[in-house]
Amino acid sequence: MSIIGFKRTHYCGQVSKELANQEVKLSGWVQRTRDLGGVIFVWLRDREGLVQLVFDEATCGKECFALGGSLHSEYVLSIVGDVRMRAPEAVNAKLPNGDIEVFVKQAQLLNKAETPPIYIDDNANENELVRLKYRYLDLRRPSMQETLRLRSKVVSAVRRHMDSLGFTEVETPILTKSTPEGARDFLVPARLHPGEFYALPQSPQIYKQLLMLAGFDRYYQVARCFRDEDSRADRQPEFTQVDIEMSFIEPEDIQGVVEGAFAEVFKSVKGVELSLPLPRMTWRDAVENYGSDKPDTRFEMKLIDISDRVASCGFPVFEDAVRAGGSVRGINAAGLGEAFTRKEIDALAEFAKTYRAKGLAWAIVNADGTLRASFNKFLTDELGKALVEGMSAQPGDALFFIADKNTVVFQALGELRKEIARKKNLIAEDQYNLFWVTEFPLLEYDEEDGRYVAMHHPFTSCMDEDLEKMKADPGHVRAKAYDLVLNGIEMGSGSIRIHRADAQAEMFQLIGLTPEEAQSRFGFLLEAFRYGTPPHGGFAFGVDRLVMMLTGRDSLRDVIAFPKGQGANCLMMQTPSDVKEDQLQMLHIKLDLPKTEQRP
RNA sequence: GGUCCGGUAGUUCAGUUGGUUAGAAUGCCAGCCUGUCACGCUGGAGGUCGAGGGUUCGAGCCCCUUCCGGAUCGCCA
Repeated sequence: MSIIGFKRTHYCGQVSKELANQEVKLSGWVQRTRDLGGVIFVWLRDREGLVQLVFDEATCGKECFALGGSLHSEYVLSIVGDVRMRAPEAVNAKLPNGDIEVFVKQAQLLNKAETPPIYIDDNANENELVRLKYRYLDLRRPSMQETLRLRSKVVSAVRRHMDSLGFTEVETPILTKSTPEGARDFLVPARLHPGEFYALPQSPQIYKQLLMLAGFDRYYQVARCFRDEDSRADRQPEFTQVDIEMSFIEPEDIQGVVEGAFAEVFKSVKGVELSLPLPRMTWRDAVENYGSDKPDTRFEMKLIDISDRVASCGFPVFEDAVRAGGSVRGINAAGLGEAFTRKEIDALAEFAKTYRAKGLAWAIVNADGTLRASFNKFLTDELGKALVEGMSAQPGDALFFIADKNTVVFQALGELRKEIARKKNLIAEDQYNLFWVTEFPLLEYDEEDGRYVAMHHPFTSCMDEDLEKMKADPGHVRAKAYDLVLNGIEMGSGSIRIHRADAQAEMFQLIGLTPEEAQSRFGFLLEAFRYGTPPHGGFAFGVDRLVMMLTGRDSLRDVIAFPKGQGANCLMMQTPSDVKEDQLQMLHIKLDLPKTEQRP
């Protein structure tokens, strides 16, 4: 079928009253037909929107009229017609161009369509299973089109910014080397090297450091990254990040570049002017006040440490936690004393337990300043007073406490704080709290492995003033590492890297890599570092998450054209899939699958 | 690896204490209709109640197993 004679002159959604009495040629999909017998109305849709076509036998002739009557949803159609103003009483105020319509003169059916399994309509609410199976139809929805176009604008704004600052975009390999630390790698068998494997990159980390060594000075890449870990609404097994690295810089330099990129993005896609430089918060303050290294600061309800006040208060749960070296901390849901039903409070306690809290203590401040609490039995006047004072509580406030070891207290209370804010609508929509969290610890202790592991990655350098603690007190060494946080979501992270071979070797030793292991995994890096590596550092931020925030979606699947599901699978293409036996043979791979139980 | 939610017509859902032939809306098909715009009217088709097993006189409903989708804890340098 040729489109000669029907070559498009306008997009459907762009046909407006300015084109009245002109001829237009349109192509698109049939959204809906209304056949009134003597006249047929058809909504034609393309990427820009809808326009109403009119098939009128007197205008288009018998054959074309018959064609109009045979149209169904999602048929592909080209037409030639005249734009006409509608009569005032026939205007459809719900369509942007509802004041005009196109009288069809000629029409050509380019393709029929089976009845689609999902509606091409943003108001429809299909199960995600169906949407993902027919993703190509799902993507026809205006909202999906809009999201992916916004995504394209985001990437384009970033590129514009980076290019203007003299950054060079360099592509790094997808087939790379498995790394011992960090997330699980996706592995790719190497046919030419039986028994050996490539790994898909978790990030281009080492390559970009080598590019600094190579003298590129300013590198960036819109890089696809892969991690073989369990999915979440905000975690996909493959994702896109903007990866940046610079030489001869301090943290402020790279932060300035990243801030500028975000400002460019917010300005061009949201019309929002960010105030630069962005605020800074130390990691310690973030955790102490919000119980999280990526706090949502759109509402208050900060964590308050009351350990000292309750160390010998008579309530065993509190006393024991303090005695065991943990803490008792609380949050004050100000003014919400009457806002919770008993059932809701129980639900909050259950919520806290999912984060390994043993329980949730709560107290409501009465009008006279006394408390009624979950621990009434242990509630002395003295304890009540200490809690009210410690929490700066007023009559009508609701107080929640968790007593445990610090890691549990911070996480559970930090999450509880967000849960209460969500449940009680304390979060201002359309607010963008974007800021830096700085001075991350260099290492954290892994109880399971009984060793320190790098909190960011093992190429991160420590803060100069903490250098002397490296040997004696590695747990308290701060790193030149920084995260960018938006409304409680980690947008990205970066650091100043180690650039000297001896310091890098020392770091590997600290995290328990033997010199032999370090040599076999990173020997090339240690060797490279001997050839004049400049001081350097960088940052990487997730494009998917940024677009998710900018579009107000709550799943990454909504901002990725062809996303994976929770099982890292694709319902549309049925991936992953098995392969032919000879493919495995060629790779010298024998499968050793658990036997499926034979049921009687 | 754990916990929780869901799976009934193409789609979105309802389905009472376990009880006759599993319903509604929408979509789909046919017919009628010259100003509709969620067009309307008349008629019609459409179901392995995710799958397997069990309990029962009888299962969409109860029990067990399993598959699929989602949320989440662990995990995610």
